[in-house]
Amino acid sequence: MATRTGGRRGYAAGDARRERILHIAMQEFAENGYRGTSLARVAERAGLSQPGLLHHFRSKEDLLVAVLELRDRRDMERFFTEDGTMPRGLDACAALVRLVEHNSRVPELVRLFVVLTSEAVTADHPARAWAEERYARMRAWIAGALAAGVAAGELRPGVDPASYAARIIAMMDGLQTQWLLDPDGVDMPALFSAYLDDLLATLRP
Amino acid sequence: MATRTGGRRGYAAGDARRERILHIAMQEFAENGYRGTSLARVAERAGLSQPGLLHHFRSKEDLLVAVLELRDRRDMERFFTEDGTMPRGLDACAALVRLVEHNSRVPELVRLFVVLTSEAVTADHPARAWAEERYARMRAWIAGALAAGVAAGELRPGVDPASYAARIIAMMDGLQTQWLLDPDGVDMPALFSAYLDDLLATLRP
DNA sequence: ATTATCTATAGATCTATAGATAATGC
DNA sequence: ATTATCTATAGATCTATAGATAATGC
Repeated sequence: MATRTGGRRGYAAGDARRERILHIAMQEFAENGYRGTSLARVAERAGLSQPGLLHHFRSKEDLLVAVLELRDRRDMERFFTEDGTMPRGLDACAALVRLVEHNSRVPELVRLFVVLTSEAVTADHPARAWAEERYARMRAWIAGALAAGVAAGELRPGVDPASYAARIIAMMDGLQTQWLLDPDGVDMPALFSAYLDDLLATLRP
Repeated sequence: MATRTGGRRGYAAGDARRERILHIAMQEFAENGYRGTSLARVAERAGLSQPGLLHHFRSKEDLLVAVLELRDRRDMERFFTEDGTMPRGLDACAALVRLVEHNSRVPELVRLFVVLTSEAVTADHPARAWAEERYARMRAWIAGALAAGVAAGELRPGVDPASYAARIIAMMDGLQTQWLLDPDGVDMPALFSAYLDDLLATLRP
C-alpha cells in the first residue's frame, strides 16, 4: 500500500522515491496547475516510468492531495510557535508580516497556492474542498487572534474580528498575485506591512 | 478572414455565430480555465462542429484573446463615466465600490477573471501578457486618481498613490477569491466598502 | 469570390490498468 | 509476501489541417 504518512515500515528506497515525487509534483502543479500537469513528466523528472509513479500514488488526484497535505503541514509549522500555541493579538499581526516576508523568499510555494486555489473555484475541482476548508480555518484563526487582542485590551473594543480577518487574508492573497506577475515591480512584504500599519492605527484603542 | 472586430462586412450569420461562440467560450473558460476548456465542447454548445468553430477563430489561443478583449471592453465601459473621462479622487473610490457591487451580481465574469489571471502566473501562459498589462493599467489608473485627490485637497498630502493603488487592487482581488469559494458566507461588497471606509479615514486630510 | 460549414483524420497527448519481473525484508 | 518497477496498451481525449460542398452577397 502506498501513500502512507505515518506507520511506514521498511523499503526505505520507496519512501525516498515518494518524497522525491512529491517535491517534483509540487513544482509541476505550481508551474502548470492541476490540469496542466502531466504525470508522465513528473515521473520522468523523478526518474521512473509513468506507471511506476502510479504505484506510489494511485491516481493524479491522489498525488494532488498528497501535495496539498505536505503544503499544509509546512504552513502549520510556520503558524504555530515553538510551544505549539498560536500567537494572538498584536503578536499575530507580527507573525503575519513575518509569514509574508518568508513567502517572498519561496515564490514556487506561493505560486502553488495561488494557482491551485484559483483553479479550485471552478466546477468539480479536486482541490475545491481543500480550498474552502483552508479559508474557513484561516479566517477562524485570524478572527480568534484579533478577538483575543480585543480581550487583552491591545485592540479597540467594537472591532468586528471576522470582517478584519477576511480582509487581512484578502490583502495577502491579492498581493501575491500581483507579486507573482511582477516580482520586481511589486514589493509584497512592504505593501502588506504598510497595510497592517494603517490597519493597526485604526484598531488600536 | 475571421476575428475582425471593426470593418466587418456582410455575412450577418457569421457575425451572429461569432458572437454566440464568444459568449459560450467566456462561460467555458470561466468554468474550466484555459487548459480545462475543450474547443469541441464550445463548438457543440454553439451548435456547430469543432472544425467549424476553428473557421471563426483560428486557434484556441485566438479564441482566448478574443474573450479577453471582450471582457476588457466591458470593463472599460464601466470605468469611464458617460463623458468619456475617468473619475478621480473620492469619486474614484465611490466608483470602485460600485464596481465591486456590480461584480457581485455577475459571478461568472468574476470567475473568468480570477481563473485566467491565476492561470496566467504559470509559465508561458497565453494570457500572461494580458494579465501583466491589465494590472499595470489598473494600478496606474487608481494611482492617478488618488494623486488627483491629493492635488484637489480631498486627500491628505504625503500619501503614496502607487502603494495604495496596489493595495486597493489586492483587496478587490483577494475578496473575489473568498467570495467565489463561499458566496453566502463572504459579503464581498460590504467587506470592500468597509475596507475603503477605514482607508479613507486614514487618507482624509 | 468569399464565407460557412462539414467529414475525415493526422498526430499528440493523457490517465489508468494488466500482467510480468526483480528486489527487499520479515 | 510485499514492494518496486517495467512494457504494453486500452480508451479517451485534444487541437489543428485537408479537402469537399453549399450558401451568401457583390
